[in-house]
Amino acid sequence: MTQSNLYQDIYDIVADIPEGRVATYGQIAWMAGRPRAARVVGYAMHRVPNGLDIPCHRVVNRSGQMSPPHVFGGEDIQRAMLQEEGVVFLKNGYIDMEKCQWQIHFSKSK
DNA sequence: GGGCTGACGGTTG
DNA sequence: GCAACCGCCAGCC
Repeated sequence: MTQSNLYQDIYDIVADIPEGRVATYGQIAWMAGRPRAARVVGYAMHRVPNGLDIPCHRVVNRSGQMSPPHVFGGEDIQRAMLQEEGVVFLKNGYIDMEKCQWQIHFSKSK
């Protein structure tokens, strides 16, 4: 592919995130073949072309925190959408990564 | 072609 | 346990 298959892969991975689950930038970057390119994943989300079904609200950072309000137009937007999908939030306002992080079949993780 | 930025992550203090 | 800094990778100016 002449285009950056990197982005295409990121979009495909994010679009494959099941409802009620969230994934981290580092995890997506890792799956995309760039374990150190977590920043690129965030950039890809910001550069996502309109028309694609990219649940970018399901993508959060390693701490379980959601993106700044200016991204979706409201600090409660992403949080509300995730709650509507069944994502569990902690009292601190962060996502319960232990329960809602997108778990994949790792070849040799413990 | 070079430098800055950014929706991050990990380590150090 | 929390805050700050450095490091990485790709896109944009």
